Amino acid sequence: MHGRSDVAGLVEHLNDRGFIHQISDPGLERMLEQQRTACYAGFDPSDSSLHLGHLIPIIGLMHFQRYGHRPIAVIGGATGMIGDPSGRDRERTLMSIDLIRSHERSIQRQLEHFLNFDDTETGAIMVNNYDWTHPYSYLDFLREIGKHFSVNTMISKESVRMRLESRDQGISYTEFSYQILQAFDFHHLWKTNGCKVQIGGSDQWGNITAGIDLNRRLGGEQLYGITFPLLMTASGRKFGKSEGNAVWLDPIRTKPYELFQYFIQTDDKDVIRFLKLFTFLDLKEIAELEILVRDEPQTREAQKILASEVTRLIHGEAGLQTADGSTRILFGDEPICNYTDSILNRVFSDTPSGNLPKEHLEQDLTVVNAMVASGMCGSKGEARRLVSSGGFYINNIRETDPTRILTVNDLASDTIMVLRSGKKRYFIIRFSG
RNA sequence: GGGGAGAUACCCAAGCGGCCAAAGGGGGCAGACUGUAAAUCUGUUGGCUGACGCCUUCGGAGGUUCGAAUCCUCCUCUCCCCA
Repeated sequence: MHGRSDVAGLVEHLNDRGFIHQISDPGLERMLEQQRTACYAGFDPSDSSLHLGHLIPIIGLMHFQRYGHRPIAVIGGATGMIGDPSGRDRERTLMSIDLIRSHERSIQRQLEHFLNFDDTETGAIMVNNYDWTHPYSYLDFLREIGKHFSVNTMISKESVRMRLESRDQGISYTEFSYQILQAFDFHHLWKTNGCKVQIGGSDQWGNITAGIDLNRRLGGEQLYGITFPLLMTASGRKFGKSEGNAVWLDPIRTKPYELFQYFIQTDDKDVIRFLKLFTFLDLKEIAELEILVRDEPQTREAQKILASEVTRLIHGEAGLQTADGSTRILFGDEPICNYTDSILNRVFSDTPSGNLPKEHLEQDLTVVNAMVASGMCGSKGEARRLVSSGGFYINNIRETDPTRILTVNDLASDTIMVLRSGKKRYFIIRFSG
């Protein structure tokens, strides 16, 4: 616990750090200063891992906890069975129940380590909306909850309207009903945990306000919502994508090293904004870094701190150490030689690789053949082009002769050869005896 | 149901009998410059080959021709207009 409940101004704090896109009601600020409440964010089990996009609501919850409120992480076991139409231009395919349940377990494990689940008043709790949605019968739900929703309002929500206007996609009754379920969650959490705040991405606005309205109709208190801005990078790409793929929190799917790299490559124009969002550094410290970015951008101090902080937050100190160690080998500019297999295996554990019998090194393995065998190049022509353009390296030493015969002297360790294309695309070949 | 337009490589898009492995742009991959940045400039972007060259590719199946992405027939799909 970081006892910060004495510090007023959570909303102001969040706003200064760039978390706030919309607030449902200006009264939120005063309410949060006058009472302890709970704040929830929902996480859909649509995949077996959370990704960087989920980090914003997670850190949002952490800020609430630091300011003396109880964070509630809601696993969308029920809503995940239905499919949120928000931000989707087409109907989703329903996932099997088994798959949803298994996703729930894995994202639950991921969420556990970001929040304190102690027994205090600000201890986080994790719940699954399946638990309170599932017992309802269809008829009871329609009578007790559905009656409070006007279809006229429901079809005016952005997520639904977009799909109604799209001629060929449309929207199923199932997805249309989604907002009712999420609204019911908010009401339920208010009733059972006194939760008065929901946070989420900007696409969640309609769902959040649906919950606020429902609670009012059922005679409950005034509830509040905050949405976060949609994060874009300065170059106009969606934040959290690397080569089109999501950057995952799961260390198997995205290695700590790759996560570290993702952030170290942050654009100067983005790095300060991201430091505010993804780290807990004081704004004062961040302001100093901002000056450094302006005066000495080449040191990339801000990027290094951002990458370290986020890697530590997600993968812990040990994860940061391996990421940092790998970075030194990969970007140290030294030839890679005289290493042990075990060190290189760790550094390159997620690197695409190929296997070859060790005898090939005694025969006629050419540079070009090695490039194709490792999977680095799809054809010999492509391999030759790469070498002649000067973008190919073996063990970090530029290789210029595509026909050279490789020998054991070209190994970086007992059995591993490290190939590199351009500045940072690595491939390795393991030579098995 | 009637009428029209179209389907080309990762994407968009030119080509409309041989000079087409197919213009141009985007994207990708490299190089230079840099800070593992941005911008810019350069090269490259079907396969095999050291190279001549050969092989596969222009929605699908046939056909005409010495020769077809280009012409003909049928089929499949997409879009637009009118009912």
